[in-house]
Amino acid sequence: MKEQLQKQLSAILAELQYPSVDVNFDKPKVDAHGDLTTNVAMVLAKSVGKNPRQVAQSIVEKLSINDSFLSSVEIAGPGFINFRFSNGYVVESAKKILSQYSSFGKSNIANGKKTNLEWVSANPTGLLHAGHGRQVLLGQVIGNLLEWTGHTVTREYYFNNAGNQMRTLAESIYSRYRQELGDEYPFPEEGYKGEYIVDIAKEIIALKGDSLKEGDTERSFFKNYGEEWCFKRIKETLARLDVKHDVFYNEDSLYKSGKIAEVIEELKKKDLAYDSEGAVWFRATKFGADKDRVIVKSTGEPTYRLPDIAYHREKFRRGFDLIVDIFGADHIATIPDVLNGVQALGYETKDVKVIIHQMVSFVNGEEIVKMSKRNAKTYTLDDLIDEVGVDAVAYFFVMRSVGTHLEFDIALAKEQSDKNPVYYLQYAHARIASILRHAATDGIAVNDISSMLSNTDFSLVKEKEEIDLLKKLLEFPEIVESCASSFEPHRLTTYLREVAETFHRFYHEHRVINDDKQLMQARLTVCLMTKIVIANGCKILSVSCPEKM
RNA sequence: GCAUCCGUAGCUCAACUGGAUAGAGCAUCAGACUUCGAAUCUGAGGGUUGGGGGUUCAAAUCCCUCCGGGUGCACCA
Repeated sequence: MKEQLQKQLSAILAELQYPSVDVNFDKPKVDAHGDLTTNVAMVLAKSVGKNPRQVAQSIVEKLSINDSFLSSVEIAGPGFINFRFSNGYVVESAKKILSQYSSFGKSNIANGKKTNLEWVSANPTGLLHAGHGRQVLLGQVIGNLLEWTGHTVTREYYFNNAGNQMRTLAESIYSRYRQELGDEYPFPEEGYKGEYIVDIAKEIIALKGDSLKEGDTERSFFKNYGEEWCFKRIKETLARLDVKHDVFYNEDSLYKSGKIAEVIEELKKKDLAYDSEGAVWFRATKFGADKDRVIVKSTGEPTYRLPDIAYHREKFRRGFDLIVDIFGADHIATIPDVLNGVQALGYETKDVKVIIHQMVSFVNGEEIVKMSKRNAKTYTLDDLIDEVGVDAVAYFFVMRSVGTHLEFDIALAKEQSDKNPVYYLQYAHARIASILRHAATDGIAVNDISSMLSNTDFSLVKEKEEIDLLKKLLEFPEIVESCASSFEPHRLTTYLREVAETFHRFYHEHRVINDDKQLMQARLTVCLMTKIVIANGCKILSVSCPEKM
């Protein structure tokens, strides 16, 4: 539809000997402005030397309107050309919602593009805290969106079980181990103070008694036990949210395979790295940074930048066409280093999409919830799930744009009322399910799509609220595409709310269950279409949509 | 100080990336169930889009500049 209009308008521009410009369509905000609008007349006005409305007039005069598609074309405001679809066209288009059913909204615009999505990537030194939820769910939904638009997605978790953090973990556990055995033993300065460290120590005592007091000077038992313990918990938490990574990529493998050394060598060869003060430096200033960065410390240990660079190069080497990273705003400093490194090694940074999300704060109604790290009791993601449920967690964490701070209201999330946007959406779904159950007792085969398609008199779908609803439902594929291409899942939650709202309005104005069987069937198809869109949207969001509540 | 994100209704946030009268939800007030789920719907009030300049047919959106907030700024990750 859009394409046809676009073609026709471009042809008209040529015929009128106007300069050729891109013809863009927007969806007007206000219903009075129709279903599609274009601003070509205003774009052209200056170069043509006429006022925009005159330009619009000359275009519209040449336009041949097919009234099975369009019911009106109008010039409005400063020079917009507004198009309105005919009801018949809307209803006809909506049939595909039924026929495509659970794949309505899917597309293949990415054409199987090999995409690597890396997120969470928390080192196994502790549990996921509530704030991690934003990243966990953003990645989950973005991954789903990418798949719905035809990307082949590898979901990846990058971790490091070597370095400093793990040593600290081991020392922390060992210290608690000694303390639990009744010894006076100092706790490391920067140790992990969480309660879970004590739990781990107790488990080790139950398993090994005091036999590890001496001997394990490398603390390797403590390190390995702690790592496994933490990783198990992290994966369990992720599983509760239906998050599954395809690849767990160990930073250590980059060392073992010599990839780290290789990067240093190559950078030095290109004179993008040099030795100084006993360390190896990366010439970040060549790429616009304020100063050069250390990539290998004078102790011989690399800083985090080096493996990060090597890791990203490996992603390219593994054949990914698109590399998506999700980071919290607290890691923002690492991003330029990695991108510069990638560029230094000869890869295109445009193929790396870094999504940075802002931080989360938690409130419980009026009260601010503190999650201080110094405190032994951290509020974990598991705690949050226990408190508000999986669906609310999934929905709330993606409902705001990634660029703004997210205020997570725990009291609201667990409230089972109309204030809670998750319930509003799920209620619409459950309400439809209930109507369909009703219809089934009236002998209408709502589960038989082909019979619904062939036995329904679609010309009976003509009320304003029905047409509005169908138009809204038909936006779904575009919404999915735009959410995917902009990496902005929050638009989907906004959209689904509008769908629910538009449905409730229709429901309120028009009875579905009806003595007029033909009319009833027509309206049932509208309900069914709505249910499909809500269900598909919820699927992407990892939110369940119950048949009953 | 530098980098970066942000500032929109009383509160939490949208605004399709430059379009028309800046929109939702909550809160407040006034209405709607004998009937398919009232966990719903209808209506009302509420704004100098932090301030000031600029760019153009058109700015919440782009540029400059102040003000205010978040997050980073290690030979930690």
